[in-house]
Amino acid sequence: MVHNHDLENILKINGFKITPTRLAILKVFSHDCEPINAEFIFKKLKKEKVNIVTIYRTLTSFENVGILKHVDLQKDSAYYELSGHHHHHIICTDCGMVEGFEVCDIDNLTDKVLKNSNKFNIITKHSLELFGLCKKCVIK
Amino acid sequence: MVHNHDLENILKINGFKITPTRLAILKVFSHDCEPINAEFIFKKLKKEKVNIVTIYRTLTSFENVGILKHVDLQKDSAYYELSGHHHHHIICTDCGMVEGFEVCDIDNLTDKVLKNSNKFNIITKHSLELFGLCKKCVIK
DNA sequence: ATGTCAAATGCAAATGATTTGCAATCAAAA
DNA sequence: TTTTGATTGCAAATCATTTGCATTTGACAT
Repeated sequence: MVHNHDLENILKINGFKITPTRLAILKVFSHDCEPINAEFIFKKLKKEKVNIVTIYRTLTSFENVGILKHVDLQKDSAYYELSGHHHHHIICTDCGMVEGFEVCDIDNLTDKVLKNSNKFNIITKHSLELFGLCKKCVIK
Repeated sequence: MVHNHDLENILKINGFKITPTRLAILKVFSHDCEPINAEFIFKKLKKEKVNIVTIYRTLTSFENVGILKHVDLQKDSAYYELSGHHHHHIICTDCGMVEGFEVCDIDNLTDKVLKNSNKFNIITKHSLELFGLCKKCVIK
C-alpha cells in the first residue's frame, strides 16, 4: 500500500510543488502497474475534474525528471509507467493486453553493438517490446 | 543498383497494380537505406507531384503485405524501411542520426520470456532500438 | 498568520500527423 | 477497346498533443 506521504516525497525530491492534481496522478500510477495513457488518467480522475492538458503537462514533467518512463506500445497514444524496476512488455496485437517481463540482457547487447559501431559510443536507453497474440486471442 | 524491373516485380508479387507513384516510392526506399517518413518521400518526389495522402496510403498498404517495416524511432512521425534483413537501430537523441546493427539474440530472449509467461505463447514481432549520443553530439 | 511571486492549472485555440469521403482517373483483364 | 475495380487527388475531418494567456495556488519570507 502506498501512502500519501510517499507520493509527496517523490514530488519533493524532484523539486515539484505538492498539489492535489499531482498526487492524484501519482496515485493512479501506483495503483495501476501497467502502462497507462493520458486519457486513462483523465477518466480515472473524472470526479477530481482534472483538465487533460494538466495531465499531459504532468506526464511530460514527470518523465523529464525520471519519475515516469515512456513505454512504446505501438498504440495511438503515449503510455507511461512508474520507472521503478527495469522491465519490458509483451503486447497482444489483437486485444492490447500487456504483460511485463524482466529478462533483458541489454548490457551484453550494448557492448557488442558499440564494439562494432564507429558513430556511437554512448547508449543512454533502449526500447525492447515483444508483440504477439495472447492465449485468448490465439483461439479466436 | 536496383532496376525498375525488380520494383515492378515486388508490386506484382504482392498483388498491387503497377503505378508510377508506387514505383517512385519504392525507388526512394531502395536508395535510402535508413528509415524514412512520409514527409521525406513527399519532398523527394516534389517533381512528381505525388499527393501526401497517397504516400500515407501506400506506406500503410506496403506495410500490410510486408514490403515495408515500421520502425519505432520515438520521433514525431512514422518511419519505415524495406523489410529485407533483420536489424535494429541506434538513434542519437540529440541530432537524430540513425545507425543500424545486426546483433540480436531475440529467439533466445523470446524462449526465456514465454517460458515464464502464462498469458502468451506466441510472439510475432519485437521492437529493439538503442538510444544514445553519437560521437559528434557527445562533444557538444 | 499574511503577503509575495513564481509555479501550476484551466480554458480556448492552434498544431501537426494521419485518416476519410468522394469524385475523377487509370491499370489490367476480358 | 471496353469494362471495372483499384488508385489517386483534393478537401475536410480526426485525434492526440501543445501553446498562449489569464487565473489560481503552494511555499517561502516577513
